[in-house]
Amino acid sequence: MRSYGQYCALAKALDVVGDRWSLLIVRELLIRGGCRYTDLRDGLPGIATNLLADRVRHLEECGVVRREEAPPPIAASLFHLTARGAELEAALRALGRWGAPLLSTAPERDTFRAHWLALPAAEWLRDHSPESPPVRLEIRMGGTSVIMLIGAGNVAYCPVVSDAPDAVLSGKRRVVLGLLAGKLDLAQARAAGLHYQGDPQVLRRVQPLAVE
Amino acid sequence: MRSYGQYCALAKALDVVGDRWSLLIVRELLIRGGCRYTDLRDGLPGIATNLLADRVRHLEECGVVRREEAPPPIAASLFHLTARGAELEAALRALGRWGAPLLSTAPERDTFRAHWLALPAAEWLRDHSPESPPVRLEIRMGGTSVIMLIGAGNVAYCPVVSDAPDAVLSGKRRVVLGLLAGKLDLAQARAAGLHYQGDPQVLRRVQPLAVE
DNA sequence: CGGCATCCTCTTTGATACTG
DNA sequence: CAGTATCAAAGAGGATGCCG
Repeated sequence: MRSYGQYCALAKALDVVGDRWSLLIVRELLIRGGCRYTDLRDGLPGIATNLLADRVRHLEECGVVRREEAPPPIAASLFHLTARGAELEAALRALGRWGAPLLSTAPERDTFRAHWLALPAAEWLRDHSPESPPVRLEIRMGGTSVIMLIGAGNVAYCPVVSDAPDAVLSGKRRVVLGLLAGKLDLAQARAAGLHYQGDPQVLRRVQPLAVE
Repeated sequence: MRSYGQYCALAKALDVVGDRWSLLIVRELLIRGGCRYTDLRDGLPGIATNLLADRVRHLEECGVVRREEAPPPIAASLFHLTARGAELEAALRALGRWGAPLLSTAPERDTFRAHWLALPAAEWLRDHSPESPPVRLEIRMGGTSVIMLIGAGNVAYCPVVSDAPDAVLSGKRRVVLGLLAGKLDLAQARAAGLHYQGDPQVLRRVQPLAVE
């Protein structure tokens, strides 16, 4: 993108991350950490592969993204955020909070990846038993899933591991989101088609107070 | 811009304000309040007039901007942020904070409008004498100026009024910014070409502690 | 003058195909 | 796997025209 050429902090930020797709690339790296090129592409449905290459290169030049060349065993290089890139988290969260109400009118055909829930879920959920041993909650929607690690007072994205999580939540977008955001309690969500298997304590441990 | 089509709060926010120029339009309205079309154009050097019309219309449709039709005496309609639009302030500030370090390497030919300083200045400066009567500080750089109103513990943008401010600060971008951001104290800034006229108390009242 | 709409050119995007 | 190459379509930027 051509620079705005304005001596203004916001315009300078947009010169770096204001291109189409750029902030979504940062979202992917912020949530998932190191990503291969194909991981990024899978997390950004709709992006053209040449654009992804262009954007990543630009973000690299601007000091937002760092490329880690393949350690010999693996045949893939990994992309990470730099420290400077990770500082975009506050701006990303603020924009996400602003955009969250728009999800209620989103068309059904929107693509979806469960790991996109990691940032909002970490805001909506609380670990109400910080002293208890950590547990893992899997959330499944629209064919994908994400595992959140709950422990030590935090709720965080958990890269996929092989053994079973302590509880699994699944259902339609609206219902899962309603439950996570505290607009529905478990009974209401179940009535609307939500499935919950596993340790009932897990949900109670993180559930926000039902509002309204 | 075409929608990302992603069921993600960040992507939905970008569907609304992710177009080129959109967030800068929000910046203008956030700082200056009601603006005529030509005020907007003047605050957005480089924008094509058809693009400005397109963007404003889109923001209106999305509930971010409200158009106030001309009250009979005046021959101009005014654009405002809606309440929902004003909620973008947190995201705007976060992006601006992230972009501020980039100003130190900005090319000299960047365009400039002093009112763009209003948001960062309100973050950098503090009213250390909230009980004193309010005073006005004018900041002049690059041919434009902005007046900040200091009082009641706040530092805020002040629409231009006719009578003289209590103090006037002027000089080159770097120096004024260095002083406002607390990287230079008054003596250092003066040595670097800063001019300060008027009540010396005004600057002392708001100046951040010199850092580093 | 304020608030656009039109026309034109140039750049960017999106979709697909192809390569080391 | 990690891109590059190609190309049609959409969007941006600049100039200018129009209308109350």
